[in-house]
Amino acid sequence: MSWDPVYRLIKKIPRGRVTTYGELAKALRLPGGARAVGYAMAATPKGRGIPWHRVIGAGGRVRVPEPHASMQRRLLETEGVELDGGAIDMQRFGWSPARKKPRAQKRKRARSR
DNA sequence: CATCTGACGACCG
DNA sequence: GCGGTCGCCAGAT
Repeated sequence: MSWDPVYRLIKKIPRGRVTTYGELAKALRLPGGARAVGYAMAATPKGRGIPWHRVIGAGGRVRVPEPHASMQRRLLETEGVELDGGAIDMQRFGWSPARKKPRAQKRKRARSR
């Protein structure tokens, strides 16, 4: 898979900070494709120096199966991230992924669900 | 080529 | 606040 850009972005996450699948997806030009990012995470080879535990779900909530959830929370706490009752304060620990191709224009789409 | 599934996200009741 | 549904993208069958 060509998830290199995803992994690379994740590696850039500063210690003590976290980001969400949605943010990553947006940064990778995959709006709504947060699932794809999640899929990439699932396929993320551990032991490659990829801080996968710094990637969380929207709202600062951990969207991970139990096995990894515990470890992830522990790792985050170790890095100084406060998991306030399981939810992380994105306003303080949320990290904005820098895009590789900054696009000044911000397209706004109307959703008529 | 048709369908299902999944470490997601937003909306609705 | 919780659970269910729909929409999104990519990979597997």
